[in-house]
Order: sequence, then structure tokens, then C-alpha cells
Amino acid sequence: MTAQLLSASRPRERIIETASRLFFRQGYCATGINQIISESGVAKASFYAHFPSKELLAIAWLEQREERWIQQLKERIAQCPSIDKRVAAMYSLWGDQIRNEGYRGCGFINMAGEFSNEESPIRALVRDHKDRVRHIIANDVLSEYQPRMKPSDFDELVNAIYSLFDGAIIQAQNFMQDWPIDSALKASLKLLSQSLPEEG
Amino acid sequence: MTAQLLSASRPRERIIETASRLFFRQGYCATGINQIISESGVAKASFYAHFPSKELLAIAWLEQREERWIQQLKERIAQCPSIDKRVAAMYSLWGDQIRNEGYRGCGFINMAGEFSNEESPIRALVRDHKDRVRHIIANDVLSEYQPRMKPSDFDELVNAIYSLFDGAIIQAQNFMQDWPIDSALKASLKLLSQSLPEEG
DNA sequence: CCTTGAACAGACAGGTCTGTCTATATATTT
DNA sequence: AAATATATAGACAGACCTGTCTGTTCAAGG
Repeated sequence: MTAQLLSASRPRERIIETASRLFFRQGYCATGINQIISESGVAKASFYAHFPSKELLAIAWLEQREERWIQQLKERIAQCPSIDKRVAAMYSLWGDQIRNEGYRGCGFINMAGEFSNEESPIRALVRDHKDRVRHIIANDVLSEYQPRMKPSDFDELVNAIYSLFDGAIIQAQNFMQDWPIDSALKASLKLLSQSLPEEG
Repeated sequence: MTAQLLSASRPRERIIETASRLFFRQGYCATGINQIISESGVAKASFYAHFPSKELLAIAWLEQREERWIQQLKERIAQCPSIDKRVAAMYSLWGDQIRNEGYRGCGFINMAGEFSNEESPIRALVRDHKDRVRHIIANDVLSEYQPRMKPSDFDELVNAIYSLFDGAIIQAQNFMQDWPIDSALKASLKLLSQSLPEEG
């Protein structure tokens, strides 16, 4: 049983692992506290001892997901010598993830959709995440193009690649297929190839 | 009062108008039947006489939204003589819409996020919608490029522009700003400009 | 041995949800 | 005028939700 496997770790970890799976697969609203505690094999009192509310659990989950995802992304691109390879690595990371996770798309975007109040801490967290990814694209993936381009052109290039990336995630989720990822990668490389005035 | 204004039309229309506003602004789960009937000034029995369930109301709403959106898109692009202008019209339609509707993104994508079951009729509706938009891009917006390009290249171009489009919507929603739309339009035109072997 | 802390089980309160039902009013048609 | 269709108001059932509370078990440390 799942509970058997999970019982090795401590309650707080079991709760987050279960919540991660359920929030991501079913959505936040559709997942109740009762299901979380029953599937993580934890008493209700223990749950509320660790997380004062369902929303704070969601925040803890997103923070953990954020940390792990950013770390994986940085690891993968750090091993790539060229811009093209780093862009490809970014897409392949996402391709691997979406296949493993059953084409459920981006956990942050999905959560943002369920929290319509833009002042909500969840929404702030999602904005921070997306900003951080954008900065990684600009500073770690495309960095060496920055001094060789007009600043506004560089910004547009970053925006374009980032929109392609998010759009591909949405469409892969929608159609439950991989081709949007591949297409977006190809388009990104095409945009890159015509971004420098002197072609090298 | 809103109910005053709405009372001009018949109950079924009042219900759909209200549901459209509430589902879109608050989300499907977060909107209850009781709020819908009270804000549309309709008795509960009347509601269930017109719509057997909440989900069927959502489907009726999405179908109406689909029809109106596709019609608007076709109208706008029909008036444009060149490819570039048609692509720009597509983005400007969305820009107008997102500003009017308060940066709540795409109603279809948002709904798909709340229905995790891929077999759900809602999910099927969203897939159909996205497919239809993709066909319009291929057959009405970029049509005259089709015979002048290698079929696989043409497909990739359509995919790329479509991913840019969806990504821009997501990011405009996330940041509640317009610049992702502008950036995606610029990138789309850039991709177009290098898609023909002989440049005209 | 005994105390303390952390986990357990599960009843409970108070609220919300969807959907059904009864009963009344109004408007149109025959 | 009578009959029929369609609207109204709102109580109600039954399920589910979050979060609180009581009480039990168990293991580690003084």
C-alpha cells in the first residue's frame, strides 16, 4: 500500500507528498482535507498541528515544488556549453516532467486558475515563480546574447521564448501529447538563430 | 441593479449571462448555484427547469462563448488583406478582450484546469475549441503560405504561432499586464518573415 | 517508574453545496 | 372564463467541507 511506503517518513513529509500528488492531479478545490489525511495515514489533529489550514499546506507544497524545479533546471542547463543546448535542455526537462506526471501541466498555472483573487498569497507565489523562471532564461540560458543585442531586442527574445514555453505546456496538457514541446523548441531555436546581427 | 438590467431578457438568457460572468471571474468550483440564481433573479426551480445540472450550464456557457469568439475572430481577420495584418488582428482581438474582462485569461483553459478528468465533456469541449482555433490559424490566417512552404514547415509555423498565442494569454493573466501579447505578436511576425525561402 | 510530547482515532459543530419539492402567482392560449 | 405553461419563493434532504475537540496509545528521557 501507499500508506505503507509513506509511513517510513515523518507525518509532515507524508502530508506534503500526498498533498503534492492530490492537489496536482485533482486540483485544489476538488481535494479535501479528509482525503489528504486518510491517504497519507495521518490523524486529523496531527495534520492541523503541522499545517494551520488547507491553504497554508498548498503554499508549503508550492514552495517545495518551486525549490526543486528551479534546482533541476539550473542543474540541467549548467551542463550545457551552448545556448542552443541550454534551450533544448529546458524543454527536455519539461518534457520529462510532463510525461512522468501525466500531462497535468504546470502546477503553478493550475493553482493560479483556482485562485481568482489576485491579492491571494498563492497568486503572489505563482507570479514570483514565473518571474524567477524568466530571470533564469535571461541570465543563465541566453546570457551571452545579452551584451551582443540591443537591450529591447533581448527582452523581446526572452519574452518570446518564455511565451513559447508556457504555451507549449498548456497545449501539451490540453492535448495530452508531446508535440507542442517539440514545436516550441524548434521555434525557439529559429528565433535565436536570427537574433544576432552577425551570424556566427 | 444588475437584476433590473437583466430582467429585460428571459430567464434562460439571464442565467447564462450571470453564469458567464461568475464562472469566468470566480471559477467553476468557487461559484455556487445559489449565487447564480440570486444574481440572475431567477427561482431555483426555474433554473433546474432550464439546466438539469451545474455542469450542463457550464457546457452551455462554453458553447456560447466558443461560438461568439470564433465569429469575432473570423470577422476581424476577414477584413485584413495581408498575413501580417491578420496575425496582428488575432492578437489585438485578444488584447481587447483581456482588458475588458479583467485579465482572467482564457475561459476554456481555466475550465480545463478545474476538470482533471480528461474524459469529461468539458475537457472534450476545450480540446475542440483549441483545435478549431488552430484550424483557423492554418486555413484563414496563414492560408496563402501553405502552398509556398514544405508541409511540415508549415505545420511547425502554425504550432509555433499558436503556442505563442496561448503562452501570451497565460502570462498576461498571470502578470495582469499587456506586454506578453505585444511580445508574442512581434515574435510571431518575426517567425513569419523568415518562413518563405524567397523573401517578398 | 513516571512524565512529557507526539502521534493516533474519530465524534462533532457549523457551514456550504447540489438538487428536489411544495405551493403560489402570472401570463398566454383556447 | 378556463386551462395550461412558466415563472416565482423558499423549505428541505443529504452529502460534503473545514476546522475543533476529546480522549487514547506509545515511545523517549529524566
